[in-house]
Amino acid sequence: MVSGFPPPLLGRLSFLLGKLHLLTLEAEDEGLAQLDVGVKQHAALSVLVGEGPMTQQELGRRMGVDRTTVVGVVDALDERELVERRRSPADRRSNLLTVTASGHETEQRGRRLVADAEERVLDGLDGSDRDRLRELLGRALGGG
Amino acid sequence: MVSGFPPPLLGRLSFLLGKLHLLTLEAEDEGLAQLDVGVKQHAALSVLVGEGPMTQQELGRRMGVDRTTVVGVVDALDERELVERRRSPADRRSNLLTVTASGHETEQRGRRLVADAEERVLDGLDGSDRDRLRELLGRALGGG
DNA sequence: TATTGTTATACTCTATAACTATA
DNA sequence: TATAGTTATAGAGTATAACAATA
Repeated sequence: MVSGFPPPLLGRLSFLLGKLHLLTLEAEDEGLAQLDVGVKQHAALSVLVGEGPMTQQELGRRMGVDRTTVVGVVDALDERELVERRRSPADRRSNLLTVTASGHETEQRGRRLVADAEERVLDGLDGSDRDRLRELLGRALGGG
Repeated sequence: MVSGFPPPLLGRLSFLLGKLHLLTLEAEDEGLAQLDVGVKQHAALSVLVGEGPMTQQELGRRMGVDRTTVVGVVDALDERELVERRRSPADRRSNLLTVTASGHETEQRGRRLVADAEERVLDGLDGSDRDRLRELLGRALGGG
């Protein structure tokens, strides 16, 4: 598939990133569809699995989104019984989000599906170039 | 600048691309602010300068957006007298978009501002790594 | 008073449907 | 009938403001 976009756009970093971002999101969503979770939901699940129980506020901070946005994400995960909202005993204003057994399973399967989807998106690059792209993106973001 | 995002997110391609995309858009918009044009407007201007006069439909096709979206972009450029809508003599349904002298000037200045903004975003990478990142992104889009 | 989760609301971006004037 | 540009509208996504419970 030839991109077909004119040089003035292909030389623009925001355009390259935007297009590839869109393609990647679509591929990941398509892959996760069989688990009935979206990219955002699975990302939240992964953070909770990787970092342990935390409040909605804290989840939002780590994902870089507002706490009002977190409500909808957790609603979706809660409905599917992938996470539970437990009232924190220490501070009863906050919910301690905990991943259920089914949630752990979904997170693990999803991780594989996401990885497969990303490989399809990066079809035009060989293995070492894929690694290099990830490494460069991470370094550009500052964390490495 | 330490990213502060947890590993489960930093390993996700869509997350890396999404965050860097947002940072890049903001930087480009900030740079272009002194010319009073947005990224989308300047991108359209660049396509018109690079490819010559074309209809709004054609501009939309090349930019990968709907013709209804093009209306607003051209409105903004038209108001600032950077492009003109000329009724095509061959087919009077369509507008032949032509860049004004002021439009050419704005495009050229903007190109520099965009380049500077992108360098700031890619501050964490040296020159050859920046080139490599662009090359990999372009190849991922072109081949995949 | 300040904070957590929530809801209502608004804003941005983009697309679909429908209208007009041409073809 | 079909197409280019336009307008009205709707949808996704996210944020700000306000409220109840709790600190």
